[in-house]
Amino acid sequence: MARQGARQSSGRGRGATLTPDRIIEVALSLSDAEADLDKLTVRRLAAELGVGAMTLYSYFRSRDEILDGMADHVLGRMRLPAEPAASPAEAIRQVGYGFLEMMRDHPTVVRLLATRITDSHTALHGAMEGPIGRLVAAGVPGPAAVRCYGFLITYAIGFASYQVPRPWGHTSRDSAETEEQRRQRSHVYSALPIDRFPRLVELADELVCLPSDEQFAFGLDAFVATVVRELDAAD
Amino acid sequence: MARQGARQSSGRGRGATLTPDRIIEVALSLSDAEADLDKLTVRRLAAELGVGAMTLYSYFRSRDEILDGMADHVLGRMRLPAEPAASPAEAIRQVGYGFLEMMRDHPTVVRLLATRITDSHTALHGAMEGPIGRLVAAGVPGPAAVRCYGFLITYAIGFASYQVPRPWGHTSRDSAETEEQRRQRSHVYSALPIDRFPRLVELADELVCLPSDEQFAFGLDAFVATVVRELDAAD
DNA sequence: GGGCTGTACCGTACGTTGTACGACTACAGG
DNA sequence: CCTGTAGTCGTACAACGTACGGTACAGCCC
Repeated sequence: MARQGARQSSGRGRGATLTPDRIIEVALSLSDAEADLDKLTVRRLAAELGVGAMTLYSYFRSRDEILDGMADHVLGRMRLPAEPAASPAEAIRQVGYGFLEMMRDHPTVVRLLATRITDSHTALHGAMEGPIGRLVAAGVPGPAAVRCYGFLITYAIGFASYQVPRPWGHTSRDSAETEEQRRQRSHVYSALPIDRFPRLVELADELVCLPSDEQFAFGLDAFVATVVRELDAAD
Repeated sequence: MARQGARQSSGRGRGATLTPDRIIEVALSLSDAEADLDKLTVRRLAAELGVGAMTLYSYFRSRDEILDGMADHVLGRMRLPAEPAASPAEAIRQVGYGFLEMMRDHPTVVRLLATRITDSHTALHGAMEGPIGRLVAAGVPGPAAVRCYGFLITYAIGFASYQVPRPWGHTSRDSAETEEQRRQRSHVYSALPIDRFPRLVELADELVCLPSDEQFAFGLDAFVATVVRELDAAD
């Protein structure tokens, strides 16, 4: 059945050829741009591709299948540094930052990864075989590699998706924050009633930098330290 | 405008009195039962409450505001063990498992926590002041407490929401798994083509228990060990 | 040429969603 | 009786996912 093979630019002669891959790619760029998965409607996606809404249904059975395709696409393309890791510690860090980077590149699919299940070999290869293989190659024993893998993807997903309950509204994750904004945010905590919120008021300045890159490194480093120590102890 | 005060059982004499709190509670139980936030429609919620759909809009401005209310409700009611922690290590574990339990009790709101921002004092108090206070009370210095807090909520969210990309379909998080199902799941990995998936095939048995409670403990313990060691070193 | 078949595409329509608007009902105070 | 006022809802509309049946054209055969 093969849905359709290469259709080299025949068709109605509209813009670029329509293929499942192109649909997925446009869907990804559209939803990443909107930063909201719900705004990726079938009609809007079709319009972006220059076709009618129903046309997409000859490539995917449902909107849900398109979302699955997006998750597979992202997972399948996860990248790790070209040079292999010289030590378990370095390998763990490579994988951790690999996940984080993947989710930063595609903020909206984080929700998909957290919800969806995939059975595609592409995804399994890119986001499981790859990272676990990297860990094992660096000298982490198999069972430990699996546990590390579980921790790393879990932590990265949580970090990428979570925004600490904070009272100043959404922050754009990409743009750098001005010193002024930072001061304002800390001000929100320090303005809380001190009798009910003694710690938040006291620690307002610390709380400001909660979802930062150093925060991710803090958790990752703490994890790495223990794992490495236990691996060494086992020798 | 205070929306409305106590309205003690006056009204049209229908079932229990309608209050914002009752609406939120029913919404929570409904969406937790369905295990799918999208199925919590305004009409269905209203029907469950025995009122017309539009009635809810005199208590909340929009469906989104109801969702916010659900997140606030859950965050505000986060519970920690009654007895204070005897050591930093115990405090960190208390907070970590506190978050995990909260999300297990309300599986569907995990998505809300990951997405929404709250400015309610209730939520801020239950899910920030409380945990951070517990850490500080156990002897964790303020700045370290904030960093630990960030790690713990992040990790718990990731763990609760993530399901490893795995090819056997959804698993119900609540019901215990039979030995048979376990074997079948491992079989899926071992049936992969070994040339492209050498590690997954080899480690199929380990991969089976990836999203388990021991897995959460693994990450948490590794984190605790390093933090405690560094606190001790600082003395 | 004319006609057939298959592929790509889409117009229309249906049911469901969130929600704006204005109307209805019940009771309180005069 | 009339008149607020507060709580409730019927109806309507736009936007959604998608089933169904149709249209347009390429390549083939005669």
